[in-house]
Amino acid sequence: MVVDALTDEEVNRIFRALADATRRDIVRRTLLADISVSSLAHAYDMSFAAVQKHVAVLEEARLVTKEPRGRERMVRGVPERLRQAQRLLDDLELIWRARTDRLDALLSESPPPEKG
Amino acid sequence: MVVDALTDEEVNRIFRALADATRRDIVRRTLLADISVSSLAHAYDMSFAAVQKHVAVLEEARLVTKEPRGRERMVRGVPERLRQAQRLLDDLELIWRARTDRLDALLSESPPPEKG
DNA sequence: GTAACGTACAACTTTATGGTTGTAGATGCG
DNA sequence: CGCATCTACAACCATAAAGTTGTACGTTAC
Repeated sequence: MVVDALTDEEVNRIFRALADATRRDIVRRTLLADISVSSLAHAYDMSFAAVQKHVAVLEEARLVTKEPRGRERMVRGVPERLRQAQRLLDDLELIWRARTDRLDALLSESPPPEKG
Repeated sequence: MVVDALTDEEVNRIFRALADATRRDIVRRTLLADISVSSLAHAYDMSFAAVQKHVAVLEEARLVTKEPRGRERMVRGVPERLRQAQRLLDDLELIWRARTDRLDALLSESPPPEKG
């Protein structure tokens, strides 16, 4: 059952967000534990604003969420979104498998049971 | 056993390549069957050169390969590369699972067997 | 209250992306 | 051969991405 079909634009954002090593690292850290934007920023050799932007990209892709906690914003990874991304790759692989299955059928013992 | 660890740059290219609807469609088609660049180009409302560029991006990400066949270049999807991408997402999900497992352990019957 | 901290946001620069057109080189066909 | 097809590649344009600095504002701590 399809819970929520992703639009092309959403898929674009998800993969685009994952196409950067810093952002992938942020996803890793925020899956491990909630962490504030400033704590994240300390981990990388770039400005606070740059890290802030990376978090924003991840947030637009819904790969992380931000939750206010005092003066900080705690960032949290969203595993559901990762699973959605996996499904997209699964779907592609299924296409491949269908092709090989078709080929296997052709090469197997019996000729096609019906023909034109 | 790790067959071939991907560099950050390779991972970037893979996800970047997948972050475009046209390119994802090209991957689908080339997983289904080998198809020439010009045949691909007919399928989209853009110039041949544009499609050529998309194929080049996918080729640099090693998501497809090109094989000369007469005057055509047959494009073929590379399912192994998709599986590598899946593994990357799997690894991230594992991090999440480790976190929940830790939490489950804390919340389960017995208190931690050792403490500070 | 004031100072320090954490964040938000705007402006700007540089580089990459996604598209175009145009030209030229191979290959296949009549 | 001569022509159409398929591809490669360069040049160009518009827009987006990734980084910077600077400013402003809410929250916490003293």
